Order: sequence, then structure tokens, then C-alpha cells
Amino acid sequence: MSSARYRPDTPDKVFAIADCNNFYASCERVFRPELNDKPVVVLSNNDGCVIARSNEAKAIGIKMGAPYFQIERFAKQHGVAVLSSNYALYGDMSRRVMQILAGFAPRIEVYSIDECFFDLTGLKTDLTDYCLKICAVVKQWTGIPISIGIAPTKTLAKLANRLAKSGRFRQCPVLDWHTLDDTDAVLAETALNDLWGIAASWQSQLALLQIADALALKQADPKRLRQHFSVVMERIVHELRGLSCIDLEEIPSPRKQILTSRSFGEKLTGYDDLCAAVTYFATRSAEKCRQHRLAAQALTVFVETSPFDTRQPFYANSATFEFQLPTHDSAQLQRAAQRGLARIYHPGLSYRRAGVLLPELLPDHVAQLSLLSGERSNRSADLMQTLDAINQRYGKSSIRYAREILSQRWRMRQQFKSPSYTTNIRELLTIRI
DNA sequence: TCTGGGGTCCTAGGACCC
DNA sequence: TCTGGGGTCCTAGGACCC
Repeated sequence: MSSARYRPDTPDKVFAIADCNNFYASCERVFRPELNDKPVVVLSNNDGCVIARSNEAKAIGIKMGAPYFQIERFAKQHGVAVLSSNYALYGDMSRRVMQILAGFAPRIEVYSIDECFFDLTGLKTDLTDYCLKICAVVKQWTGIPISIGIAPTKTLAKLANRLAKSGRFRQCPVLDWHTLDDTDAVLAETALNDLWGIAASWQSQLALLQIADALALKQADPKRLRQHFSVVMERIVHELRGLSCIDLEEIPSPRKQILTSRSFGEKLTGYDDLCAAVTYFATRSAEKCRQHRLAAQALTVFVETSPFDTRQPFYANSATFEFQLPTHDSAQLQRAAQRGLARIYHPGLSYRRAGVLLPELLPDHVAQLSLLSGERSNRSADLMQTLDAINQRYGKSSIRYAREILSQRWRMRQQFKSPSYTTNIRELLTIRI
């Protein structure tokens, strides 16, 4: 029984989660203070749809996930600042925030680019005051506003964080679940899909069981829900009751797969254009592999046309190669991707997206133990090390394979991208006096 | 014209083995 | 006439997260 992971007899735990407010929009504002108090949205890769909004943008009704072309006019009318996503900037700002949090709590789990769980169990101080101090320091040192939720389980901490942001109880970026007078009343007013782990499709299935809000879910029979759904739902019920089933994961488990894919800036029909794209994806995947000290046992390459295109039938296909020996050699992965593409490419179609997936990974030291790894593999390792060192020193893609640059037509649209202020010396912020 | 990218976990069902 | 049962492994698909 997998619910053995919760231990009701352990002393009460205290989880906190810090969440950066409107993270991508906030990062942009740090370097563009004139955007404070103005509506700001950040677009997905390829400037496709809205993936982050400032409070002002939310207030005028711009929805998460809205396709940009649908809101373009509206955004112009309302003076919305529109930005392409700038992951170099967000990743670096995230690292800074996490570093500060690590100074305040001995055990932290970086959960996503803008969220971090940490353990406050046993801390003998006022938890709200302590977390307010954390918020103040993060804001002062990075410019990023954060909110913190505190509770006996991760699920409740996520909810507390949400409530802190909503300002429903007090205008304060910190909310400690333990300080609420009537937590059941709060749960009764909480929609199911506001809970961590419950999305729309489960919400409607729960409704069929007469479970319509978070309190009803808390009071439902966990065993019965497990039969209807899975152990995941059973855990949520326990967590709502204050029994911690989901532990802090301080050490991230090794990656199980690596995916590099993109929608293209324009629809592609030519084989060479696609080949340049998948070659680049294979190279990037190989780099990620080496960065994580992993090696791939297989590679899948896939292409697809647009599901929104009414003029041609939707086509999606993939091809997979198994390697005799696990590898993270760029050239080898490229060859596999190119051979796979040749198998699934159909002339005459307009492709909108492609990608390379490494679905089975091994630690690279295991891979190196192979009896067959001899001189050839040493040369490959030396070459890759050299490539990585050059690109590290002189910037991404300073040195690349020729096939990658045969065509640039697949490159994403990034019409509104801000500079990489913190990660590229040539793009430092300039201040004129 | 224009709709993201990168992950994880769980389950069911089939293949296979003894 | 009557055709087992339990275990493991793998995969595809569906759900979730940010």
C-alpha cells in the first residue's frame, strides 16, 4: 500500500512555500521600472500565447493562455507592455531568489522556476514574522516580490500561498494556515481546481460524486476515491486533513527524459529546413545530457503539422532509434535524428513543430563501463568536453555543427524579447544620466 | 497569417515466465 | 468435458504540474 508514505505518528510538520508573484512579468520589471503599475504580459515561445500577466493585466481581463493574435488589438488599446519570454533572464533571477531562500531554511526543495518549498518544522519563532522577513530580503536583494504560505502539508501550504496572494484575509504576503480561525469554512469556499493536483477534468468527475468543494473532498472517504481515481487523489484527501503524505524532496531525482522541441517561426515544408531544426534539437539534447551527466539509450524524433490548420489533414509521426551503447555524443545523436526524420518526412506538408526526445537515460559513468568503450569513446568525450568549454566561455552556439545552420527558417519569433541583462556581458543594462 | 515547452506519475493491459 | 495462477516487466495513454 503506497499510503505507507504518510506517518500520522510523526510530530507535526511545518511546510512553507515561497512563490514569486507573476514571476516573468516581475523579472522584466526589475530592469524596466517604468512598467511598474502598468499591465505587462509575457508570451510563450514563438510569441504564441500569454503565459504570465501582471496584476494589472489580470485586472483588465487578459486570460492565461490567450493566443496573442486574439488579444493583440486589445493589448494595444490598453497600453499593455508585451514581451517575448526571456528564459536566460528568468532562470538567472530564479537562481538568485533560491539562493537567498536557502539562507533562511536548512532544507529547501526548488519546485519550479518560481516556487520553492522549505521546511520550518521545529522553528521556535513567530513563523509569519520570520517569513515576512524573507519576503523583504528577497525583494530588496533581487527586486522580485514573493508570497509565502505555511501549513502542516504541502497541499495546504500551496493553498495558504494562494490565499496570501489573493489578500482575502489580510493584506500580507504571508499566510500561516495554523492562524486561521475556521479552516473548514475556508475549505468550503475553495473551488476544487484551486487545489494543487486537481484540474478541470477531475473537478467534473468529482462533481458526479457530489464532491463540489475542498471541504467535501476533505470529508470524503479516501479509499473510495482511490478506487475512482488513483492513489494521487487519496493522498490529496489526507493532505487536506493535515496528514503529510508528500515529503520535501531536497535532492532532485535524476532526469528520466530530455526533450527539446519548438514550434517554428513559420510553417516549414522543405526537408533541409526541418533537418537543420532537428539537428539543432539533437545538439541541445546532447548538451543537456552532458550537463546532467547522463547518456541516452535511445532517441525519438517527431514532427507534426498544425492541428488548427483546416487546409491539410493533421499529420504527426515519430521515429525511434536505440543505441547499441548509451551516448551523449552530439554527432551521434544528430545522425540518429536525421535518419529518423528521413523516415517520417512527407514532402508537400506544412510542418509547424518538431522535436527530439531522449526517453531512456542512464548515468554516464555507468555507460562508460562498457567493455566496448575504447579509444573511439575517449575521443568523443574529449571532443564534447572541448565543445562545451568553448561554448561556455564564448557563449551558447559559439561553435556548432554546419548542419544546424543550413537553415534558420525554423527559428522562433521573438519579436519583443528583452536583453539578457544578467547573463550576457554585451547586454548589460545601460544607464544614462 | 498567428494557438508553448518541458517535465512527472499512475494505471491498465499485454507479454512473458515459471 | 474440464485448459492455472501469480509475479514481473514494459508500454501507451491519460492525468497532473509549472
